[in-house]
Amino acid sequence: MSLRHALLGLLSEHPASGYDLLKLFETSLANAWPATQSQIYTELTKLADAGLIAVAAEGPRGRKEYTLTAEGLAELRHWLTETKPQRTTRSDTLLRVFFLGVLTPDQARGYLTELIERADEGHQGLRQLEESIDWTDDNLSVYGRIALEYGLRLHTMHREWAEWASGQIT
Amino acid sequence: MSLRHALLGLLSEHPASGYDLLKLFETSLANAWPATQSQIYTELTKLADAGLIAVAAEGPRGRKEYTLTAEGLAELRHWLTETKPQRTTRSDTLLRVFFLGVLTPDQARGYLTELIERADEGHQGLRQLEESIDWTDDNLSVYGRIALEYGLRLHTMHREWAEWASGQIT
DNA sequence: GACATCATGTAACCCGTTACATGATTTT
DNA sequence: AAAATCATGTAACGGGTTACATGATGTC
Repeated sequence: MSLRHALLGLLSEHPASGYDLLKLFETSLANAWPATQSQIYTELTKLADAGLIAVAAEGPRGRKEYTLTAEGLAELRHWLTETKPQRTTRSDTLLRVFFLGVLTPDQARGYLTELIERADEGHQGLRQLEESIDWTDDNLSVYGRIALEYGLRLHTMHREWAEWASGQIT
Repeated sequence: MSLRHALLGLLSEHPASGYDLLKLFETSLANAWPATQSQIYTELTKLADAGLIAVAAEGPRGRKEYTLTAEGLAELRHWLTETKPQRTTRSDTLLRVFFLGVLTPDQARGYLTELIERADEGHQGLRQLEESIDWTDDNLSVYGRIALEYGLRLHTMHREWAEWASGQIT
């Protein structure tokens, strides 16, 4: 049920349309909780039905601008303070590591080398994102910056670990 | 489609029953790709139908011991070498960070403090797992050890990041 | 004999992905 | 006039979670 809270969270900063939210997902939440267009529109309808958000204005092309209701803000706060983050993390990348023994040592090292490249690319991508964003002093900027730092550190860790792991293969 | 490859991977080491595989998931793959009992049994049936695994022996209580077929091993190798790990990582924990601005600074720091505690617990849990395992020189041991190191480093990174983040909140 | 463990299978529901489907408005 | 962008909605499918359902075998 995190998608709904992601939407509530974004709407807590500014009113926005489904289209706006889709763009916000692409830039800010893409690395924490990716969502597709179809998912967003479906969930917005459900959130409106549940009274957690409301249509505040309508624009050209059937644009519907949603705002967070008092119930929606309460639900967001409840999620943040009263529920534990417990989503099981699944990593395709790490799963493969367990089975590298069915490959030759060279192939196994090759896999880890690719991971190093991907870590570097990811790190660079976040650096570029950092530069492209107009960092203000609003909440999403402050905490978005903290989340971005998480990503930078994660990629650095990936690189160092993959280098170490490569040396473990005899 | 990673569950099927996780099963093929485990079977590449030793023949095993659904029940055995369930136990293996709990100890070795739990942190990379958790799976439930119902999922495992369903997938094993599909894999057998597809000819990637076969029932090699039957035991008491309807126990079916599966082995990897040549096609299964080929599929495992194909997955490891020819397909890219691209599973989008979703992190409930990180998503929440974006919206900590709707809480008071004290509450936000409280959330990060909890993350530090969970990181320490996770680190300790892996240390205990490390000690409880009878590390041999088979493939799953060698690469399982590498995967475990990944977890240790991840938890360390989490702690350091959360401590840093806590200091960023004014 | 009671209890723990071994052992398998199915059904309902929710969430996420991909693809389809349509059309208005703005920019070049 | 053409192309890009804005804007929304639905349907089919696949995978994961929870719960239900059953029973045999080994151990104390």
